[in-house]
Amino acid sequence: MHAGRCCGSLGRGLAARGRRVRRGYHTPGGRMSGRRPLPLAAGKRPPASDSPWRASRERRRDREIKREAVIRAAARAFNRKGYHNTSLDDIAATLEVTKPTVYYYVSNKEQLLFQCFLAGLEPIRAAFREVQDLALPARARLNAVLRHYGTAVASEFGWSMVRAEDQDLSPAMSRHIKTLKSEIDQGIRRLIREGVQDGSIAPCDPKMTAFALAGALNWIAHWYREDQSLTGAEIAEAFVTIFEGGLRPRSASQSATRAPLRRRVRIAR
Amino acid sequence: MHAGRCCGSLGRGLAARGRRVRRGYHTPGGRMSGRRPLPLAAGKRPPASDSPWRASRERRRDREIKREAVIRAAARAFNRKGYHNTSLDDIAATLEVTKPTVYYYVSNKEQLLFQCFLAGLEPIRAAFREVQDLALPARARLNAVLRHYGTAVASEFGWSMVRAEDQDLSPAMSRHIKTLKSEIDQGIRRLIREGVQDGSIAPCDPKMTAFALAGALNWIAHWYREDQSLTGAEIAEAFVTIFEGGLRPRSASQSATRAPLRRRVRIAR
DNA sequence: TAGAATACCTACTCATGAGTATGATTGAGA
DNA sequence: TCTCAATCATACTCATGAGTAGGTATTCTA
Repeated sequence: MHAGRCCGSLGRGLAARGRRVRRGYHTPGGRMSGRRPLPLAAGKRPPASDSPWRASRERRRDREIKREAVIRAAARAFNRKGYHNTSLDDIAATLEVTKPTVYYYVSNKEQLLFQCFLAGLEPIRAAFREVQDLALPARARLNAVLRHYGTAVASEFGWSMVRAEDQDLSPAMSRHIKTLKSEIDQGIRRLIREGVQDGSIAPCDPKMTAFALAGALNWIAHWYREDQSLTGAEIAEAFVTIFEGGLRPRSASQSATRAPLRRRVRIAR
Repeated sequence: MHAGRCCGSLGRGLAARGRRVRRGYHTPGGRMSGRRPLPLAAGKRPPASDSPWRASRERRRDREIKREAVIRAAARAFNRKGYHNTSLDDIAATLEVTKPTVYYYVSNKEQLLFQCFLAGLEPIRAAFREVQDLALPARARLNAVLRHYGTAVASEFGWSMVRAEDQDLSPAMSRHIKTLKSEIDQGIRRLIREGVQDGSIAPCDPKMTAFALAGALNWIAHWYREDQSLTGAEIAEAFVTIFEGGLRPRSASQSATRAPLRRRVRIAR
């Protein structure tokens, strides 16, 4: 005799139904998508497919697939509710399993965040590798990296990648993540320096410029959840255009000086 | 007979000494600075002065000063450890008082974050007001706002302002904060539109451009704690320069096309 | 100098959530 | 069919931390 797998409403088992005023005012938003390989497929809203557990009853198979499903579920939950407002019970419930099952695939919550972080970061690192041997001026290579970067940040792992904070992690993990983030930062700075040298990028402070570019792109993770009117790729493209051109017009005769001075009076808006 | 005010080591009272692996690996970093008016005085590392409680025993006075000290202590703690990793006991301990004392000045933790948020935001709103009647092209007015913006983000309230997330707050508070943030966003967009119209800003998508600018500046809050080699004002200035000019060189004969193609071979780095 | 506020503390309650002990079920291979 | 390992559930433990009850001390006011 076993309990059967009917979801919910066991004595208290799956727990955490009917909390208090608890956060999480984002709507449900589909369950898991188990099949495709983990390192993100960006685009807009991921197709809400099913939990591998629900889909197939075969055990002993799909270990890796299930593990990835756990990570992906975590990423979505973090994305919606933040790291601290997501409990492992939440994640388990999303997958229609229980918390120990989640712990069967990952050792702890911190690891879960870390895996999400890696999943988000990987395509960016790949972009650096891809771009390394291209016969292009540095600015073009930088742009290519930034495009991948922006797309990654807009992916379902974007939040986890960008917001995986030292503040939330053990010192060891914190160092590890900082190292990886620093790699990216240094990569961007190097491309900027190369660009300044080969003349494809205007003279600038590589460090501050890298901070500005990465910051603008990182911030996508904050507003993309609310405003998905563009795909990650489209946003990245728009940003690259902005970075390239700058605010000051490029037409001759510096139009800033031509610009009409503003009336002093304050008019109704 | 009363317990006296000797700190710590009561049966368990002040609690939270000697936790587990608990986060918070940032060094101490002075206590409170009570005197100056709240809405931030940016600059570099705030002078670690003393708790008003420690400084003066006169009660019934300085209520507002103490309240501000609580808020400022909270801002610093959030800045160092994040909202969720900061307990009200931590904040109280910093001020050398107990948790109920903190609750005597603020109603709850969410309010505390909200007050920090407001304190961070205020100088930005002030900047918009200041700039409103200046007889300058829109780009110059935008730059002025961005300078204040960057300085505010680098202030001790920067983290709270930038990271006050809907995810951590009640729906009502979340809406309130979103409204205020949206005001700023719309203000930037408007300046951009005006700039495009008066010719001081190159034609662009105001929405995406505003996102890029604000994102770059917001992100300062993430790295400024670790790297205070420049003041907030210096960073803001550097960013404005970057935004204005863009990556593409402005010298005649578009040097991008002149730029040497990169050798295909991969050389050791 | 007796209330009345004000300001602050001790000592709780209580819910949450990370993580675990232990056992049941199932499929694969001997 | 028997065993073993993989997989997953029930039902816990335990620490944390938000928030409170109720009291004490201090200063102001009448």
